[in-house]
Amino acid sequence: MSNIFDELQWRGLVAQTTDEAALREALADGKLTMYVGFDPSAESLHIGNLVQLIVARKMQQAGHRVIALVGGSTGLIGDPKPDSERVLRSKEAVAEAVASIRSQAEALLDFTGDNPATMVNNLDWTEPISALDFLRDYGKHFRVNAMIKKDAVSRRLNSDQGISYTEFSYQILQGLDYLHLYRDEGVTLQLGGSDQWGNLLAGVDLIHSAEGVSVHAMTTPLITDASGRKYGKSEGNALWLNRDLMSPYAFYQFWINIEDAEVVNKLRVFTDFDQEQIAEFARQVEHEPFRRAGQKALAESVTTLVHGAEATAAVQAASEALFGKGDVSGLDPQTLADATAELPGAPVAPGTDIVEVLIALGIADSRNSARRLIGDGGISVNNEKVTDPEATLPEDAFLHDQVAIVKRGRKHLAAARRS
RNA sequence: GCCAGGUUGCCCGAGCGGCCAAUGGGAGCGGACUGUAAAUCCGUCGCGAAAGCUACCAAGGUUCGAAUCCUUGACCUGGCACCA
Repeated sequence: MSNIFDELQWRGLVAQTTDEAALREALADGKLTMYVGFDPSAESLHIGNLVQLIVARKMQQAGHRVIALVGGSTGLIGDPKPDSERVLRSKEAVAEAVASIRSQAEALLDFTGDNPATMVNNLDWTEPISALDFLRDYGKHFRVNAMIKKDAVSRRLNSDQGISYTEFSYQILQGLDYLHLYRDEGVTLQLGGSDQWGNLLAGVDLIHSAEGVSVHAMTTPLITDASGRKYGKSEGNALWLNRDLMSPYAFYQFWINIEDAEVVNKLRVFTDFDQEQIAEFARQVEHEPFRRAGQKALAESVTTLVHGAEATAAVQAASEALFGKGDVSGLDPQTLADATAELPGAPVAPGTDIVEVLIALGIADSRNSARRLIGDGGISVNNEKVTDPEATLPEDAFLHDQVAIVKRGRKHLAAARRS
């Protein structure tokens, strides 16, 4: 596929663009400089940001120049939500998030070589602007009439809560970034999530108004599961890129569990496999679904991208060992240690009540529910079903004297480490 | 500010003095089937082994007894008024 734009489109990575034909041409024509912004409101990037990073990555690989922007200043103000005003975050918290985002972006983009990506913080150019300059140099280009038409703003205006002047100004701040980067870095494309469309346009309009130039904006689609739900904190299925919030093991498990109906789409969006390879996976999913070749390739590829090859290999070995049909008690000490290293776990003393063990491991949240799970036949230790709720975890359950593998249901595992 | 209606477990939503830890649906969790898939069916779904305890926005009150009645407060929705 010759044109990067066509490839992105084929992969389902393009939601909206300002001028599709012009953008396709510009991308084919020569080296473009673009930027993607990341909001430091969360402690970590999540799957939605990952999609944007993947687009940026592909752009970089196609020879374009990529600037990753962290919203050090915009994060202090907050993008207006349709329903309620945000709580202002402390400067320290924002600074911390900035650092964390930076390290995560570094895993996907190449910051070295002859076409290095760069990282900027909008606080650097926003902070020095005085209130008067802000109003004179930027405010003049924004018409309130247009600003109040933005969906989130108008909904807030029509609500009892209203909207603060602070959040109302957000779009100016965000637009200002684009203008600054256009002037200083020659940026002519901004990437973002489809929910950011309005904010991207604010920048495009500002540049048009201030410089008389038409620049581009492009958004990536919202990623949802098969039933159309997005992955997010509120849905309880958030997918974090930071290993402290979601272990590489859990991350890998998420991808390996993708349902058949979705796996081909996910392969297109999240991996570098080309059309032929993906067609081959589609064939395998259809004819030999039980092999789960698509899921395995997807999990390996995405986990490597985010957590690196080493972590991925460890996690794969762990998954093989724990989900393979082999007897866990037959594992050699090293494999066992590697396999359980990634599992959530807790120290447990031999002879502890099994009910207590389940709670300590976070597998059950109350003694009642622990007993219930045992009664339902949902708990096993080292792949042997536990039937007696009064049982204790015996000395010999700790394989190689180290760890007992406790399972809830078929895929929820934890490690009881001997204390 | 005034008037009317509302606030029930993770979400939606019934209940309108005892039979209510509270109908039903969804989500979640477990089981069967399978492939660490989907769909389906079954079970479960406040804490406690149990006695019991804590719960129906909050605080008081009436009653032998309150999620259900009364008072006050907070918040939400609609109407009116103020500002205009």
